[in-house]
Amino acid sequence: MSLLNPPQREAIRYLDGPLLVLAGAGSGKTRVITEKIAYLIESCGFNPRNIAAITFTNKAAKEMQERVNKLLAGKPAQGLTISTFHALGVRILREEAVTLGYKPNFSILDSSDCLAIVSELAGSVDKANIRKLQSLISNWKSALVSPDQARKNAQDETETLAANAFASYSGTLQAYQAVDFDDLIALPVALFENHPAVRDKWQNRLRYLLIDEYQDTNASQYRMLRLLAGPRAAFTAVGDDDQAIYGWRGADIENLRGLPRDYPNLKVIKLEQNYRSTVRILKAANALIAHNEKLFDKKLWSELGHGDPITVTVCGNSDQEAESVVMKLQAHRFEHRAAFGDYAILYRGNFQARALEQLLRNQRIPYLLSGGQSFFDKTEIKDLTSYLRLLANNDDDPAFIRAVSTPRRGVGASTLQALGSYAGERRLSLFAAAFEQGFAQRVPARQLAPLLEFCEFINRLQGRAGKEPAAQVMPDLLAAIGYEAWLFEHDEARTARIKLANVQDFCDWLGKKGAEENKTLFDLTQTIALINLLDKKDSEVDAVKLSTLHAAKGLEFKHVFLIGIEEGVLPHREAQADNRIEEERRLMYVGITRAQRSLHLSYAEKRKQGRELIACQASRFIDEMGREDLRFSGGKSETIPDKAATTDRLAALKAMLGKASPG
DNA sequence: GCACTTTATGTTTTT
DNA sequence: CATAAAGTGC
Repeated sequence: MSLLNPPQREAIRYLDGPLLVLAGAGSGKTRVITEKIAYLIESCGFNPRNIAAITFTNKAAKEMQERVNKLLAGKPAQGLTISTFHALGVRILREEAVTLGYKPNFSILDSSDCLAIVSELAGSVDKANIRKLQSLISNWKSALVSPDQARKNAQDETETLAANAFASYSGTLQAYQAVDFDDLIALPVALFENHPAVRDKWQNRLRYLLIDEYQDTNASQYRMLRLLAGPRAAFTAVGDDDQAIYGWRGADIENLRGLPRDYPNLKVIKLEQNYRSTVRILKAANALIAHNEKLFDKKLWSELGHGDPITVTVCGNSDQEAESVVMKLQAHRFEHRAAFGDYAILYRGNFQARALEQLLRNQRIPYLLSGGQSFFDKTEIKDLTSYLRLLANNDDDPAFIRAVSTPRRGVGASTLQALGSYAGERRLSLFAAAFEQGFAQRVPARQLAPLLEFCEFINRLQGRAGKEPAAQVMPDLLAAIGYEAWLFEHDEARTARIKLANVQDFCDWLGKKGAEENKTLFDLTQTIALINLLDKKDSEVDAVKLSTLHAAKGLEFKHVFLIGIEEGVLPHREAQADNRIEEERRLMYVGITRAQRSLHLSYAEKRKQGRELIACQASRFIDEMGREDLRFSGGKSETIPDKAATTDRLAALKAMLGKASPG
């Protein structure tokens, strides 16, 4: 590993007050954070449990943890916090739940759970607008706007409707003893503001804070940071305004601008040397981002040589684009004797991965898909987690409804409706209401019996879930509900087997995690909502990485393919209207700067949109990169082989590669 | 009233 | 292509 350059060293050593590090892409941002953690522990005598590093994704947290472990070889940093904002929020809330009127076993709802609640509350609103309501509510929460304030400030009908839904939504969550993702930040903020003693306790516990990707903080996260940092303001924030790509989620670049205002003694250090990419790639990235209005002036430079020209491939349609990318990748890999793991294919939307996946599978090219549907979003896993959630928190009505009806056990819509209205009148959870005499009088015995049987089953299991390890309870739970048989009854044998394997993976994960971290089933239930992928060390697997541009931030790859560089896709159609083009441009910038050695762009002249083919144009971003370093190929001038011919060529190429490089 | 089958429908990005 | 509402047998 190379030596630290002067600004990097300064950023690591500076401890006299709040510090902002403006770190361009590939300038060693993560390295500054990890080395600073090591410096604090080894040279400054900090206790690891007094240091917290905060990231935005679990992946980034994990990678940072690994790098810190390597730096502190031999001496594991006991109690060091490296987590996402949300995971830190959960930790605070679990400890302080009672002060806020929650029980420690509160449930965490994911966005689809919340969507279902909003849609129930706003019954008459049509489907397309429900999502708008949800995102309005979420934006208010992350801006720390109360339902009352939202109602007062509502600009139009939709906002009034959403503000009203917001009020009842908050009440509903409280009744369920549940929180959503935004609450994981907003509730600790409220806690710290209303209970100075609790705030002081946490300020004293987390004595030095390091924040990664600072440009992506929203108002509530910034407030949480300020409350945690307190008057001592011992923190290092690292960010790059050119990589702010979470505006749609409430991230506000004003937080970057506001930092010098809120902390007059703020020290600012810029990292401008890029250690990642070739000059050509960097030049294109700089040319592109120059079209945005700049907040801070930064000039990235590199000493890594010119490198290959950037290629731009024009394809007839999106299927041909996928084929061309896979073919080019194979040829490139052969020519450069590179490994599969040196390649990443990046795209704007998850749907673009489909065609690629199929092709890669056909070609037996190993690949890893990151982002997209989370493991814990799969129906079979959500079925099981609903049982776990209900075990941990009897008030979790959505979990109750899902668990009681999967598998079917003679409790149907009308019974649940009766239960729901009774529970509403008596202000009880569904679970508690089921045991009441008053409810028994309202429904016929043949409806009540299966319901009570289910509730008693949950009661019996609950005793065990608190005491026995997950690995012991889960198999019994599965057997008792007959889940395996139910899967094979409902799905084709092939899908049922896949689902069953996922269920098995899930149980193994619970067992492993429970044993490793000595956690009860209850503890594990709460972390599930926040975890995206099963633990797999991506870097250790020799496979092509498929990722959305958002999920690729913070990563780097030797060779990068950026696909779908079209008007309507990147920049996205929905982003054309407002001033959101700049964010799309930053997204493109993030994509370009992931590449170390080579960069390959492509776009299709026609793309399927819904049912029909739509004509597409090259993205404006291609021209903005400056044409002199781009090399174009394909397009109308070139004859495009039909699918069968392409497949033959792929087969021939594959045979050739097979002979050339066994294994 | 319950469970299962068909039909419509809809896609940005993530914690 | 996968999920979600409406429709049909029991």
